[in-house]
Order: sequence, then C-alpha cells, then structure tokens
Amino acid sequence: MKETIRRLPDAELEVMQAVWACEPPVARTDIETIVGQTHPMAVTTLLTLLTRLVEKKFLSVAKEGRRSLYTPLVTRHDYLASQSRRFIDKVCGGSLSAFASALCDSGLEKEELRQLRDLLERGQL
Amino acid sequence: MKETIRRLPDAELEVMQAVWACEPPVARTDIETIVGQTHPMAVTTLLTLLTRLVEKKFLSVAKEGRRSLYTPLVTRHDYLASQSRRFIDKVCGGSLSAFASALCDSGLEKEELRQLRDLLERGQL
DNA sequence: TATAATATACTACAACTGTAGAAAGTTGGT
DNA sequence: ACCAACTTTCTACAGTTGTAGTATATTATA
Repeated sequence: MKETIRRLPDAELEVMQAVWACEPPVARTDIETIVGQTHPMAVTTLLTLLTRLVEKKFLSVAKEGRRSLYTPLVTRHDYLASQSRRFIDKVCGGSLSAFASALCDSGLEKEELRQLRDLLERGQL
Repeated sequence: MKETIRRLPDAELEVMQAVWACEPPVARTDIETIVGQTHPMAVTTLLTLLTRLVEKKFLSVAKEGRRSLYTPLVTRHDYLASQSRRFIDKVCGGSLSAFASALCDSGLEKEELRQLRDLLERGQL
C-alpha cells in the first residue's frame, strides 16, 4: 500500500489529469489544449497551476530552450488509489456498506454497477 | 438521482459527520464530544464551522434558551451519494475501470473487496 | 440582584485556491 | 542586430478554509 498522497484542489487536479493524458515529458501547449476543452483559462493561470504542482512535487520540470517540459512524479493510478482510500475513510467514515450504498444511489446505471462489480472481481486476481 | 451537492472542506465535513451521528436536533456540546475524540478544537472554532454549515444550508439552527440546536438539511446518504458520483467523474475521469482498479489498489483487504462486491450486488435489487 | 458560569457572535488572521495582468527572458527570421 | 512572437516568472488580489481570541448575551445561583 502506498503512502498518503495529499488531495489536490480542483483546478490543479484538472491540470494533472491533462498531464497524465499525455506522453511525458509534456509541454505547456499540449496541456493547454486538453484543459482548454473543458476548462478554458488564461495562459498565466495554467502556468501558475503548473508551478504549484511542481512545488507540491506532483510534477518535475525541465527546460528545453525557452519551453518548460513537465513530467509526472505521481502516477495517476497511485493518486486514484490513494484518494479512493481517503474517500472511503474520511467521507464514508470507513464504512464499506455506506460506501456501497452511496454508489448504488450515485446515479450510475444498473448496468454500470454490474460492470463495476465485474471489474472488482477481475481486478483482485 | 439528487441534484449536485457541493463538496465540504475537511473540517466542516468532520463536524457534519458528528451531527449525522446524533439524533436531531443536536446541541453544540454533543457535537463537541464526538468531534473532540478525533479532532480536538477550540469551542469557538467549532462554532465558526457550525455557522458556516448553516450559511451553506447544510444545517438549520434554532434557539432553545441560550443554546443553539442544529438539524441537518442534507442527509448523510445524499451527501455520500453525491460525492461518490463526483469522485468517479472528477477524480477518476468518469472511468469505471480506473475507479475499480484504484479500489483494488487502495489498501483494502481482499476480504473487504469481496464484501464490497457483495454489498453492491445486494444493494441493487 | 450581583456574580460566576456558560453560550454564542464578532473579529482576526495566516495559508490555500482560483484567476490573471505586467514584466522580463528567448528565439527565429529578416 | 532588431523586432515580432512566444514563453515563463513575478506580482496581485479576492474568496475559502482552519483556527481561535475577545466581546457580548443569557442564566442559574448565592
């Protein structure tokens, strides 16, 4: 099991999602394209968020000429795993039945819930 | 399915959890006892958080003599359901397989994962 | 009824978050 | 060598969050 990974604020998480969606190292322009599709923001805003992610050790940065190239230091999988645990513990109070009940009433379709069960079964081989 | 419910900051969520654990309406002293077990804080801090929860319409408040009595306006179940959905959408990018994979690697025991599957199955009757 | 006890309201403040303008550095092209 | 284009860094600011001291209101009681 992994050490705890801090929860990122929404805006920073959106940027990380964009970074994770690319082959590293990633240039700002690529991140901008992806983030811009769902959450347009000023270039300087994006750069501020990238700087904060570097400070928080979620990204490393390297200069290539005038550009900065970013590389994830935390994998998407590790982040999701850590936050899933956090969610069960902090939000659901550690209760699996509360968690399951919440999922059943979360708006997922019956078919999606079945799919989730199957994935859980297969995943734990 | 319910309308979206805003995510509460950690401290406010802890207070809500304590409120939900009681029979409403709840006095500050009762909340203090519960919250204090895991997260001791000054009385005024707790009162500030309660005030913010009232402002955010998570609680209603009524005076009884010198005391204030608080009643949840959002049920724990609705909050968990809403936040579960939010987690899958925002954190897992809507991918159930990413979600399942994260759960499998979240540090839950194999036995707990099996239990979760069973709960999901039973829950969706 | 004066006072101690108790409860909440008001005020405060630093750190974090979302957002972006202004400034400054880098480079390709002419 | 100069400029236009582009990139990042610096600075800024309002709103949120975590935390709590001070002031004020209420009440039981001696």
